[in-house]
Amino acid sequence: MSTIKQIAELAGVSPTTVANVIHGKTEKVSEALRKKIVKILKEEKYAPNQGALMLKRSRSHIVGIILFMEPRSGSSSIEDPFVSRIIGTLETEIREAGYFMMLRCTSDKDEVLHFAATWKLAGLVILCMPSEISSAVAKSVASPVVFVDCYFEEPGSKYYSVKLDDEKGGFEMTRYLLDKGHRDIAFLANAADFPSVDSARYDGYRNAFKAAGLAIPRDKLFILSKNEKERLRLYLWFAKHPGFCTALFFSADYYAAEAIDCLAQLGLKIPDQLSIAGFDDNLLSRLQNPKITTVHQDVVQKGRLAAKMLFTLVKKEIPPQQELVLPIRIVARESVSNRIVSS
Amino acid sequence: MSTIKQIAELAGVSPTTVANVIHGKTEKVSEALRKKIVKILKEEKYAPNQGALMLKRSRSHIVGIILFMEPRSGSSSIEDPFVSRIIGTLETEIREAGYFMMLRCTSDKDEVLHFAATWKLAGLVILCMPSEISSAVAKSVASPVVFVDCYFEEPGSKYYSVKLDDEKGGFEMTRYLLDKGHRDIAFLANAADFPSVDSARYDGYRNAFKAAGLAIPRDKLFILSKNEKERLRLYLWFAKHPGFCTALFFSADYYAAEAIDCLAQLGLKIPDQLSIAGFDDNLLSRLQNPKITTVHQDVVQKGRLAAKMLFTLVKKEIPPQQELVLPIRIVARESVSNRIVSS
DNA sequence: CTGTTAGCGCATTCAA
DNA sequence: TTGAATGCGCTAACAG
Repeated sequence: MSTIKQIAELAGVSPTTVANVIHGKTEKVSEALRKKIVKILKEEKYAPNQGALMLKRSRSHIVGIILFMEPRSGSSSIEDPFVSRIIGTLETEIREAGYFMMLRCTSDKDEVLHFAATWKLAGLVILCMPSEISSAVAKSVASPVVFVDCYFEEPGSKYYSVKLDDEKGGFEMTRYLLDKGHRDIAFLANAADFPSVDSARYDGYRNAFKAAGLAIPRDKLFILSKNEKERLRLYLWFAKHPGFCTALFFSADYYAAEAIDCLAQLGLKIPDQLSIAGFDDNLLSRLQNPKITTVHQDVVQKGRLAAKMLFTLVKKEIPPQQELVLPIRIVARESVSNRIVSS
Repeated sequence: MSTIKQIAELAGVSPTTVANVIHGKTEKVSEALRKKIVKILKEEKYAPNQGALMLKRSRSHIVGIILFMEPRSGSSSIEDPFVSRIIGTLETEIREAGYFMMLRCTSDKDEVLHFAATWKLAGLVILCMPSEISSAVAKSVASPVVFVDCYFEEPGSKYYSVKLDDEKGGFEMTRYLLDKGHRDIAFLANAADFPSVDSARYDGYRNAFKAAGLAIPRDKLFILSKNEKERLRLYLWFAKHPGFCTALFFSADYYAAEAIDCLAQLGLKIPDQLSIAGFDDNLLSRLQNPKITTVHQDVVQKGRLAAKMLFTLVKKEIPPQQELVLPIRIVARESVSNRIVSS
């Protein structure tokens, strides 16, 4: 409500003096005056006009968070517990650093650029963007950017990013399933054709077969539809073709939970008749019954490191690493069992 | 990057002309010139400086979302699927209305006021705030505010709000449990001493007993700790005192799911040995096994109506209603069974 | 149809 | 130790 000018008037001094007090330039203001002004500032609940600050500094105190939204689907991924968890963590970090957080769901590169430009963003965190878009954004945005769980088209180009050892996650889980005797293992993901979290996990899946001296499956990759009904139809298909696979490896707990739910309704016994593995280790995998055997990742850590990296860049410093790759570990729960070898 | 001034220079016209084109004042600019300027605008990817706009209009295009955070807990409630769902809905509505969304978790009234003032917020949506804080905020904030799931201390004062028929939800579920033969029903919530979502549901709980001609239970209200371990201890206590209650009615699916998980681990059969009911009807209640019998609410609708109400206020119009109370309905699933009467 | 100008609130430089 | 002046980008009233 009140401006520096008004505060100055109340205190009977010039705006500059008030500004000096606000910015802690104690050597420029007498102690008595300083106290008086501080008191008025509090009474008036002075809050700087961020618009004026933006104008003055050509930079805002806003960190933008971009959440990928499937084009035309209209619904964002924020309901996935993994996503909401990382957003919660980022909010905390951003707030504690004295910044503000703007959240925006989009799948349009130009919208991201416009967003960053119009708000003169201090920084940008981009979550789970497909490579085509993230590469393009990285090149043309003026603010520092940290990518989380993004992959890029050009293998050489390195952007500041925090991700997971997705390949290893895919590898270890597949090895775990192989160790349990499974040989016909389906891999189910959103997309695996271009560089992405899912394609890396799928690479791991194939490498595990190779490392075990087994032929790499050619007909076991399934792309999950964005449409829930179509996904349910796919799960149903597995139920009807019990010989095709003995284990399903989902690239996200969200879908693993959905599948368990659907298949259990059909009377299928999990894991006895079909083993199911997930990826992420969130709320769902712990609460689902049977509890989901999954690949664990530390989401809070991921969010914290991304924020730390971003604020290093905001300070115009160079982060020690361009790319942080967080470890994974297998969490064996109940949804995977030994393959019953019928002989 | 580029400003109106720079665009004007490129086009060889004055800034006003460019501004007129931007604002669609076609009657003030010749068609040929308009096209030329529009082309340059696109090429340069002109994005207005929102700081300058804020300064000029004394108002931003930002809608602030306040999420209540337990003091000292540090963790927000964003991980509750109910909360992330409504945030996702609000994001969509705000974006489609041409606004931007800032998210902030806090439990401090002054922080909310400072936040609204410093950003000259176009509007504010306040989620699930305790009455003491929401009443205070409502009085002193300059921007239009819509409260979602908030209750107020003064019974007379009405603010713009969207909520649920919480009392009825508590009533209907309790009646449902009574119909199933349960008499010893615990009510478990975050807080029920001051006006809140939980206290209203608790009122419904008590009214159902009264309506059934039964004595209102005096020792069956349990306040859930913010600390997970303490909550688990409470669930354990119920397992150890099977005679005390035959049904637990939780004020949120989140906790109901947590309890089912915990109690199932102890070998308790749900619902055979203990019936459990929830409130919200989200992801968890559908995926949990057994599926949770719960009170359904339409979260997407809630978010949409809150946004609609807010933008009505932003346009300085008067919403048709000050308080929207959305209906509930019981969703009977699997976690509640008939009480086995031992005779 | 087109251009000039003042002022929104703030930080900062320079002058007193 | 304090104050006056400037300019950041934009809008809108006004002048041409």
